[in-house]
Amino acid sequence: MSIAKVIVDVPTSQTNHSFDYLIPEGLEELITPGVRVSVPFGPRKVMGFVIAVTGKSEFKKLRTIDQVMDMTPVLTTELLDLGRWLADQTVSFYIQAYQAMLPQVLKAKYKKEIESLTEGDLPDHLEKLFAGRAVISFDEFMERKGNYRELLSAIHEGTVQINYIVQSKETIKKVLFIEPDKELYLLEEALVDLPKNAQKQRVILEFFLKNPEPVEKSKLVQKCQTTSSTIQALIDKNLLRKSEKKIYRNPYENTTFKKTSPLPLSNQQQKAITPIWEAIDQTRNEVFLLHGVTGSGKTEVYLQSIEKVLAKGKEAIVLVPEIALTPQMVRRFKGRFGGEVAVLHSALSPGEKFDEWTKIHKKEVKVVVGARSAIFAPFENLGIIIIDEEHETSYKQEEQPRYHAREVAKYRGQFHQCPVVLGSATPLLESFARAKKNVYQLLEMPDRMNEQEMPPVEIVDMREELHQGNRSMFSKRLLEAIRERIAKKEQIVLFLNRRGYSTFVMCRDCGDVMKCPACDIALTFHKSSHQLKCHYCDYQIPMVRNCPSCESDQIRYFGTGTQKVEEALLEAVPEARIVRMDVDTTRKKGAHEKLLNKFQEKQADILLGTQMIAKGLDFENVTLVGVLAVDAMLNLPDFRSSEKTFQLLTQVSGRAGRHKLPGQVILQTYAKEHYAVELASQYDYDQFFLQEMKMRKNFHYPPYFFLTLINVSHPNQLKAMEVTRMISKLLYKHLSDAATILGPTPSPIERINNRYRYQCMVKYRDEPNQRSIIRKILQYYYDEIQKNDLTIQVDFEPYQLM
DNA sequence: AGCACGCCGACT
DNA sequence: GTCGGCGTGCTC
Repeated sequence: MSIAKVIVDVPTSQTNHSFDYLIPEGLEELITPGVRVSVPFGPRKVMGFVIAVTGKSEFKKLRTIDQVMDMTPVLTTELLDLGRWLADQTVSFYIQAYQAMLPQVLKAKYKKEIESLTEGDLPDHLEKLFAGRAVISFDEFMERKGNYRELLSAIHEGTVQINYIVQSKETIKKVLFIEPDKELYLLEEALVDLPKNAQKQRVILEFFLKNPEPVEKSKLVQKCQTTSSTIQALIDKNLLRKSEKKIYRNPYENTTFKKTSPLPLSNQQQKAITPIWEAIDQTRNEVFLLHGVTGSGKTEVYLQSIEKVLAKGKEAIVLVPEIALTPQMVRRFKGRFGGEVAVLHSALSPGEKFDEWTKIHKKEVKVVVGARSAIFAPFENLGIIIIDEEHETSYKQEEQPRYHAREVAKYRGQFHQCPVVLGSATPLLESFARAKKNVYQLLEMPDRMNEQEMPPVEIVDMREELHQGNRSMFSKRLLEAIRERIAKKEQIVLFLNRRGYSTFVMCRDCGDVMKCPACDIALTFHKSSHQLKCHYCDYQIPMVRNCPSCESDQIRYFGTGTQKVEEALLEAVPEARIVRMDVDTTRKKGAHEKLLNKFQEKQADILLGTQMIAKGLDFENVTLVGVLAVDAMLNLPDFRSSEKTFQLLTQVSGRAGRHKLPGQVILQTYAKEHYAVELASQYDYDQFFLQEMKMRKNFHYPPYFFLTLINVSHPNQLKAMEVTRMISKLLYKHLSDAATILGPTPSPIERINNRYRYQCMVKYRDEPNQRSIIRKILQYYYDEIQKNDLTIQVDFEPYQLM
């Protein structure tokens, strides 16, 4: 008898191990590692992943697998191992790791139904609920307030039973097709016999005589200028018939991609690509750090490396930050590799994601371009993994399992013995330090293509501006430059980092700032709805007229949301045509693309936006880039704030003058002499690296030390603090003397949704026991996590210190 | 997670 | 003496 080891979909520490089940006879072939099954678990059924099949078990009375959910494994053996490693690394449950590697729709859906086993022998009220039916859903029972007690006794008596159903959420899109139901000559005969007034039916039949193939109903309606009822009439005459066809949703259906061919490589590209090609040829695992300035042609290096991989019959994964996964980017890959490419990103609907994933699973594509989770693409013959903009924070998942795509990439690179290429103009400090120590191989591309200079950066001191009586958010210099460009019919990108600079409401008399009563952060003013909203919870109130604490009517909103900047800008430069891009204007599907197209087609002079316009965009007519408030980011409570500022400024600057026209960058700041600002304006990464490394060394930050952040939250402030203190104590006791434990301290955002948040941090160099200690601590608090509304989040090598 | 088992206080 | 509260523990 063969036995399957199954990880069940019950994310608790008590069930975080495999359970043994008998494989039903005849299903031995189907039930292999990596398939999903439905298994009886206690009184119900749950979904589970088969992780192994063996011959014997320590357990005596095994139950039997209920159903197989997949015809072929959804996880390869490599991914099963990877999942185990991932769960261990991130102190997550195995089931969480496996779920994270698959598209949403493969998660199980659970249903409960009640089945009547007798005829008319049920207690009255149950009989009423059933109303003659044999089966009702449990939801209906609950909705109509069924008597639970009576139900239980009926179950005991055996007159009803509860069925547990495990389903996959996946759906296959079906499209209605119409096709001839008779031989063509019969159709022709029918055509002759049609009454004279059946003009439309005639048109349709003639259409099918010309093209007898099945055709989508919607297309048919369009082509023949007809309606459903006409088609139905022909179906009723048995001349046509309906058929359903399963199709892939193709998110890029209405886009055509111009075929591109490899460009000749520049000297520096050639120099950078050679070691990558060698590693591909020798099937050798190595991590490359491709440090190339904006516009140095990194993408072409990626493309031609992939070409080499495809030529060897292998597959490629390309990770691109979520935010940069623009149509422009997709076009470059689809243009070169056509139908070989699958694209995975969050803007796709769950169904579309599933279809793209299926193409990979069925080996219909060889290249996947996608955001973080695309690193789990179920390829079995990987030839290269590329992570573009390696320093981007979106590669770290901010929920369980809190993994970093780079670490997963390294794991898979080792498994497949293939190169991993990390590309960036501003590598993460940790990565560059590793490259300097030869852990990674450093590939430098210091020059832009076509010998173009980086645009000159001008720093404007806003304090000076204030002293001269300019209280607006635009310096004289910036306005001047904007007007100049508009006159020359050139385009401008204005960048605003919203974080910390959103429109908050303050009383001018008493200085009181309107805050969320639950989260302790400033409320944001939304002009369109005239509401004050909290960004962390759902709290919102109408805009106030008077200050709640001093009654003054001098209460106003401050700060610069993009909306406000747009208004001010129109006031200063009335002739400007502005495209505003922020969360509000890009919420609708496709809005993002539409706005960019508008700008691309020069229907606007200024592109004004937040974070999202900083990356990957490439407009030839842009000659001026302005950054309105550099400081917002410098002052975040985060040891990486300088690094983030440097990265951001470098990236933004790269948007100007990428083509024939010379570009210019203007940075407005209150912290002119900060090294991150100064060195970013000089494009001096190496110098910045040295300076920042000194700081990191002094304050014991990465890459000199590793960090672990533990975040505790509880509705009771004292409790949250107490638990954090206890955890700090336990860590102090069990970790080595070389580790430092900071805290407990309140988290930078002290309260979210009426829960108090405390944190502690471990700084260490080498603590091999750390993960098992933390796992034990979590287990110790398991009960309270379950019942007492306590949460403990553990984040190894955190990006987000909030 | 869900559910059964089991040990204590409030009731016919 | 019984019903039902929820604290405890198990699911192959």
